[in-house]
Amino acid sequence: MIFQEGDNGNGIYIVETGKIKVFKLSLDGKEQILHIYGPGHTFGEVPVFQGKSFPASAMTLEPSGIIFLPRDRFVALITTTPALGMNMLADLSRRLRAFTVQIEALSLKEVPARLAAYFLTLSKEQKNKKKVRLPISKAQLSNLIGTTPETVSRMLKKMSDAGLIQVQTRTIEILDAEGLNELSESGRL
Amino acid sequence: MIFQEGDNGNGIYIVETGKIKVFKLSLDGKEQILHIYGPGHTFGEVPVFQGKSFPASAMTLEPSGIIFLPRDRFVALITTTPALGMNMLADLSRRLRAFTVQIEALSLKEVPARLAAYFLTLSKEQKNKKKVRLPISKAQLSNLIGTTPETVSRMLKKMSDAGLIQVQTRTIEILDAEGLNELSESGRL
DNA sequence: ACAAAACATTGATCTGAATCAAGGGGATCA
DNA sequence: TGATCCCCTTGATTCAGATCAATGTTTTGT
Repeated sequence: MIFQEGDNGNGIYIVETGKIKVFKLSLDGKEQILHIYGPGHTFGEVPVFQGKSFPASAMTLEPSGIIFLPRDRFVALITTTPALGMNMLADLSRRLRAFTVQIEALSLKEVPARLAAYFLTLSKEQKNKKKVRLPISKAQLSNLIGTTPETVSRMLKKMSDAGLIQVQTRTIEILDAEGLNELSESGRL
Repeated sequence: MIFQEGDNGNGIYIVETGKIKVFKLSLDGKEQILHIYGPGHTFGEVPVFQGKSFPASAMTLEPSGIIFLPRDRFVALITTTPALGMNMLADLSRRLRAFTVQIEALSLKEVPARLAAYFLTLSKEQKNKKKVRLPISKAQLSNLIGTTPETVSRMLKKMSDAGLIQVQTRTIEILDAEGLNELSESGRL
């Protein structure tokens, strides 16, 4: 566990190796993942810029190397290097954009559409566009898209039956990218 | 309509008078409101910092005065006035924080909890803490908290029956702030 | 003050997904 | 290489909230 929602933030974190999740927990233990970060990503900036506590918790998903940069050194860097400030504005804007997509998914789309969108995103990020390796377990995936492992399991089966994908443990073969895209935009199964 | 999702952004907007909503639409016409802005707020920055299209649409909720500040003049201001850049970082951070709350609400809380949280937020913002005036219609409220007008109507009745509030058209009288707070955190009705 | 339009309520029904409850497979350790 | 643990799947059931359909109530403009 790197930090918890409500803790005070006194610097930013940089992922060197591994993978971390930023998430919220409900009182009854349900989890919603907000971001997953890998090497090169920074996180934990919000309290530095907006002087309050962390809005969410952060935890490693696997053994990871994380660099901590204290607030004053980070602020000094930003104020002396204007380009860094602009990069930071761009990075926060990117996250705002990502959040609008996530809110849209949770509010306006059903689980099969969210799953399809996730596979298409992975496909864009990875080299092999047709065979996508899941970077996280299906349980974590369900927490990311706002559902349960049971539902993920059932929907994967339906997507298989519909000829859209083929599931091999942790690898998803994309059989019908066009169909997946349609499903991600509005579709039913 | 001020701009639409997908349009190219070439400057930022400042609300002078009135009220605007930033929102997403689904293909079948359902709406999810992301922000509501009033006098003094700025919006539409994301494409300026991150060189792409608007992630959502913006529209007035009532007759409003909006100032448009073109990208190059805004960027010039930011680069010559370091404090302005820091303010912008703080503002984007505030929005990120607000989005985490919204995602948490949509994913981990039920409609009565979201309604209760909304009334408590209003109560904190307004002078009269016990009698809160809804700044938007109940239809817009349902789009803000991710539900339908019918469900809002039913839940308001349940909250009335439970003695938490009293509804007078557009005014909500808070009868039991403690109970509302409990409901907003986890509760059932 | 009135008509028209926009907004809000209420009831009946439907449905997507959560939950509860067992089993079945794969990964990881000694 | 086997045993333990964790993860995943499958089935039966429940439930919150959406949808459909009608009626009622405020607000707005003339």
